[in-house]
Amino acid sequence: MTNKIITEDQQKAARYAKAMGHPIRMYVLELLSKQSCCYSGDLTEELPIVKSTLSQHLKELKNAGLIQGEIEAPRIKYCLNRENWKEAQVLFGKFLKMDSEEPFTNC
Amino acid sequence: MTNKIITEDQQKAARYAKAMGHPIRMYVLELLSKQSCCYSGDLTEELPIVKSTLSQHLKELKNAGLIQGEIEAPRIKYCLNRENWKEAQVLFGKFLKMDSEEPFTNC
DNA sequence: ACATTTGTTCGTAATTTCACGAACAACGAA
DNA sequence: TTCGTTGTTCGTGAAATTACGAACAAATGT
Repeated sequence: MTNKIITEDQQKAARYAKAMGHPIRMYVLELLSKQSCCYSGDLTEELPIVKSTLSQHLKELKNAGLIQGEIEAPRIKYCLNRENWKEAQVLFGKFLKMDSEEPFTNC
Repeated sequence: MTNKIITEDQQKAARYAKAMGHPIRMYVLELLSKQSCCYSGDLTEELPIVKSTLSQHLKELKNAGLIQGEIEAPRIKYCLNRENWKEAQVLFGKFLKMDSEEPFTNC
């Protein structure tokens, strides 16, 4: 099955995109991209969802590899997974910003 | 309700991300980002899905505003929606590539 | 030891996504 | 007009997503 039409990079990019595909998760990611870390308790206060729902969203971001949690008892400190974050940058940058500034006649 | 915690831009970005959150759709987008246009018939041949399923995916990309179809009877020619594509570039670029090259100690 | 704080897990329900085949609509060609 | 091509829509079912509250687990503080 080397005959893959859809590349590994596309699978990865889709996976990252899916994780970003919810306003709550986008909010958390953007916050972490400019704040270096946060605690879920603070997020629960400002976001219109209960803590269990937030926990699910954070878990998805974790599973996608975009963030990581670190125990800082009794709380948990979340921050970006810089390694994968960079990979996401590369993957998205690779196809997102092609021929950006051209006066392209739509086909 | 000016008290929005989650911004419009975050909603938009999440919407675009969600549309990109499937390998098939990522494949189509990447193809269009380097090929300027394509026909769904060709896609059906190379992709492991039936035409009705592909039609659904293309519809999602259309609804998200990322692509547009143009009748070129008897086929339909698809290409990127350059305007929204650029918006997606800006939105993603805005939070995706912050402090990229720093020797960041993860918190 | 006990209560409090913090966050995850579980159970549940409504909604959405994904995929398929069948039926349909639009159009060009014979 | 009839046929073949192209793509959408409809109906269906399986699986995933989203959200909530209740229950639970871990660690700190009293």
